[in-house]
Amino acid sequence: MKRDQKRAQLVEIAMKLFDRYGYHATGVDRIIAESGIAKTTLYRHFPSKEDLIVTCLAKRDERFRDEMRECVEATGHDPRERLLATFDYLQTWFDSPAFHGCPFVCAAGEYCEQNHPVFQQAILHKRLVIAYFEELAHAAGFTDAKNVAREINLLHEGAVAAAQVLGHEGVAAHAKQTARRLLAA
Amino acid sequence: MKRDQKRAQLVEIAMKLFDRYGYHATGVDRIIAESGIAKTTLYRHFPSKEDLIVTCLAKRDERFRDEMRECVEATGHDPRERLLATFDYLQTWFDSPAFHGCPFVCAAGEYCEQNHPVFQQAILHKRLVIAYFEELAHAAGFTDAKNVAREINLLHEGAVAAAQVLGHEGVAAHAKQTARRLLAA
DNA sequence: CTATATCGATACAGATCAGTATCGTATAAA
DNA sequence: TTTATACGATACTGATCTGTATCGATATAG
Repeated sequence: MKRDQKRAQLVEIAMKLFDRYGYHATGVDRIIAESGIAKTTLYRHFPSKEDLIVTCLAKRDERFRDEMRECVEATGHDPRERLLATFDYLQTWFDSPAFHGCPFVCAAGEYCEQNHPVFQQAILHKRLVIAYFEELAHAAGFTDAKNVAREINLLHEGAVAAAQVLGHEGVAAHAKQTARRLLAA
Repeated sequence: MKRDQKRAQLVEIAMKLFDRYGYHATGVDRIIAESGIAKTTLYRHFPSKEDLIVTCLAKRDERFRDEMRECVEATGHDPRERLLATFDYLQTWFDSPAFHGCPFVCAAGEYCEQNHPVFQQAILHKRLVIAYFEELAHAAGFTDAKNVAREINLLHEGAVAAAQVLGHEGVAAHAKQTARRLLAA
């Protein structure tokens, strides 16, 4: 296994564990135990656990937005339906067994100092997602695309929190329907 | 200081620290240091840290819903405005310096096993809040009060998450305006 | 005054935490 | 074959974690 593969595997295992058990509750020892990679190797790739967390979040952000884009692209060309298709991606996310709430909101909850790199990574992710919503809203002909994007984001975040605590049964579909009515109003 | 006062103070200090630093990151040693109460005394009142957390969340839930009720009662008698007034309470919460996201969502993120007492406490809180929304929606004459309550909840949760990560500037007001448009549609 | 209960202070146990130091090994390019 | 690089295994450090054990002080009720 190449060096880059080991690094990638560390990130992959760490992401899974951080999602499942949280950031403070997941020790470095557990990450190396489940990945079968020596602790020394981990610290050759990442100077600290904090650095590993930030790397994991950056990877999550990249993957999240890529997959959401794919879901939107697969929807078709109706610009309003494309905006609403973001909720379909939410549903597939909720239905996956690995779903335990938004990793970025959880991370922001555990590292809630404004200047903390982990918190900053959460901010960055949310901004990028909203920017994508705005892009879709603009394409759908909304003159107040910024405002529409913020509303869609409200429903997204609400759906994630509701699915996390109360269960994912039809939450995304309900949020999508709510968004549809909102866009029509 | 009486026994009950000490217990109450422990809960108060612990709530503040859990909110600010998270649940795993807040050690028992810190709680006793900031409260000036001996560790033995803490463990005479609470059999474990987990038990203290659950007690804190129960107290938070009680206070949260009481204060939200007060805010609604102070609004007047227009039933629809009373439903929308729940967003005004959100804004006062966001503006308080102690706001660091929803304590229940954060707790659910750190203890995300379904059967864990902490997670169960989060579920209970969310159900009670939604039940209150439904009560207000019913009073406002909505025949689909259950559905309206879920929609209001989506916007509430979304506003909390957005305020936590991206800042509280006008988030609640925006959510309120969105809710108003939604109810009119 | 005496009995009971609660308290604070301290030390401790045993586990786990993040991170480092050491050393022998495997691989691959030169 | 030599050299450089990354690796695993292990042991370790010093701090911190939850929780307990011990003991003397204090306060209150009968």
